[in-house]
Amino acid sequence: MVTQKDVADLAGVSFITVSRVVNGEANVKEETKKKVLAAIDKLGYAPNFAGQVLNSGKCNTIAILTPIPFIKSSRMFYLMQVLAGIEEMCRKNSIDMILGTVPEVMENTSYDYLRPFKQKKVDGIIYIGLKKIPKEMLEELKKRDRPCVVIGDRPRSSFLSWVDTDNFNAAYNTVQKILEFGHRTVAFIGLEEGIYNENISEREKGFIKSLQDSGVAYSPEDYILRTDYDASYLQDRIADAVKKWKKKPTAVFCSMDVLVPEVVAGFVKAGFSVPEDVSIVGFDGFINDTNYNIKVATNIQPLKEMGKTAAEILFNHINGNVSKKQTAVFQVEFEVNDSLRHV
Amino acid sequence: MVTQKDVADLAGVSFITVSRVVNGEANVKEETKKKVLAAIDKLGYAPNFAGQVLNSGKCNTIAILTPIPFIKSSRMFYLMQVLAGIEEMCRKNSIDMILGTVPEVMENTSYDYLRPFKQKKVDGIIYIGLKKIPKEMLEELKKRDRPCVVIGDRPRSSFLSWVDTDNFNAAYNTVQKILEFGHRTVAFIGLEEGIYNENISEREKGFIKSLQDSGVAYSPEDYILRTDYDASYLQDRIADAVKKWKKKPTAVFCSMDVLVPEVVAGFVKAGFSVPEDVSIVGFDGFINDTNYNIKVATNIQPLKEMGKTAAEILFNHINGNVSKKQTAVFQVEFEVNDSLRHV
DNA sequence: CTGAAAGCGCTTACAG
DNA sequence: CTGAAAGCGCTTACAG
Repeated sequence: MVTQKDVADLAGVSFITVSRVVNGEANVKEETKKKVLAAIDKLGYAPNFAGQVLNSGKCNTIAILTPIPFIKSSRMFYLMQVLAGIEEMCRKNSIDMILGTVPEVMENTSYDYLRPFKQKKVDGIIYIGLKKIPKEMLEELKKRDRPCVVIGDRPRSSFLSWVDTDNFNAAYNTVQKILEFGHRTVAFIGLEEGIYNENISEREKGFIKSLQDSGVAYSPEDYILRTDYDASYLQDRIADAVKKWKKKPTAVFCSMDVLVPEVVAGFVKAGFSVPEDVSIVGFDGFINDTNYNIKVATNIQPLKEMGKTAAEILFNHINGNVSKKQTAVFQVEFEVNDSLRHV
Repeated sequence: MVTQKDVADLAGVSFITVSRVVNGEANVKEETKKKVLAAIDKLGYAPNFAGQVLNSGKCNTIAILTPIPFIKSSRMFYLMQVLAGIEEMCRKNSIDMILGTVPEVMENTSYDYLRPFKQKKVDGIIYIGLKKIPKEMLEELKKRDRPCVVIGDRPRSSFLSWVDTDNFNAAYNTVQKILEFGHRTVAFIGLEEGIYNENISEREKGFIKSLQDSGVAYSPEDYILRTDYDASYLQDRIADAVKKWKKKPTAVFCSMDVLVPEVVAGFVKAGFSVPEDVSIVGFDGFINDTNYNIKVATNIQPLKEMGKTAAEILFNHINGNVSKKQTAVFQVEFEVNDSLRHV
């Protein structure tokens, strides 16, 4: 490979001068500079990454770590949009992104998702907070004292910065909107208690508070249905609920867009027309990017912006501009669509 | 940061011995080894990446380069599945993946998508062949003599290995299948001539040959409609065609699944029922992963397998096991679904 | 304005 | 079985 020495030989200077030219230092005679640049051009020299890293201690690489395989389509949109934001900032700063996934079940292979971090192959980490950050990762971060920013969760650790949406208020406002459309009986599709997801529980809290504040009667045990990420048994739950309900809901607030198709299927199976008999409101903003047969009223998170901000915060940490924990809360945009009807 | 020297001091040996233990060399006394391992464990030592790279010249990182932004949902499934396969191989070999995109329009920023490659920050590249490989990239590859494997295209350059599906035969067999279902007038939705995509043109050739071999009359100018990736004006094209057709097609073969919703919408608008009046067959295998309202007969590419094989080939090149161009052709699986009816 | 020296963390021969 | 020396490609003081 072509090194500074090769360039130096061709240009008839020392390799130190080459280094100066490469790094744009001022104290180089114009003529020398020209010779060096010509040699660089001729040989196609580019400074070797490893040499620079060893000196600076910075590798200009960050890791994007997700706790869910890329391929899970229900989460792909989320990941991709966040990634697009991160990438934009990385481009501007000539930073590269290493992509990693935390294994879902602990594999007994030699695979170590923290290896790049331990090896100092990355300057910092952006963790996609679709699941709680693993303990062993937390320990590594603490031990090696390198920065990490979490997107979509709000970890309490003092050394973790985060970026998140205002889920409580988004849900609160969504319910207000639903009420404006005349609905008085609203169901909520949430997550099983056992599943950790601060976002969804905030949305649930916002849902409840909003109904309370508006003096709308509700009984959580009846109108909050729970499921898992795959909505496995959700249709059955809906069938059961429909039998029990004395007052049938005229609107359903789904805590995640990915649940919408199953929710609609469940209600249709139970004899409802959607959205004629029951309005559907989602959360996330992905459903309308798929080929779903109805445009769904939903809450659109500024995921790309969140990715950008997360990257900015991380870069600040890496460059030592900011050492203490940073947080950013983003507002969500409600989008009325065909699935929300007046009652 | 903790270095070999720190470990050596604690264990009371030289840093060379530490290196030996870390690299699992045989000639270390068992007792010494224990002391060193204890020190490594206590200090949480992990070998610094940059030091190793400078020695070995290998950075155990590959770049995945795509000519389309991640976020383009029409291509997300493709990218993600390929990526999943690559990732699996990377895990096994402790290789990291840097993700990059070729800018769609030449930006006048300082962004250089080949920088990691020039800096020798990656040992090789996997290029997602959704567009033709850019000339400047080809030149860099040649100049720096480091390996590249293309997925989904078949570049002729002698230094580019590739992995692709057998598009011609897949299309050929698909048409045979359609004919088995009794159809005798079949339309094809292809790409505009100006758009480079060897795959799609192979599919078109397979379509034509299959009809010819079966002695089914066809007139390409009538039954091959063309569009761009976004299917922008496809509905208009269909409307025009419907007016001209003397014999209306009873089946439509879409060269890409992403076109299916627009094709169906176009035919429905023209008064057809789908699939009652016209069967629809796609290609790729993504459409059924979305919430589309009909299960579409389609051709499923083994994208994950292709990703794995591409990675394997690349690793072979990197490790010097194989120096000459390698290619692999994958067969496609036809999946009959609701959208293909007997006539 | 330019170059010789030292060092970043590691590995690879070479001695002993 | 273990260590001193040299070197991977670069940058950062230090001399001149």
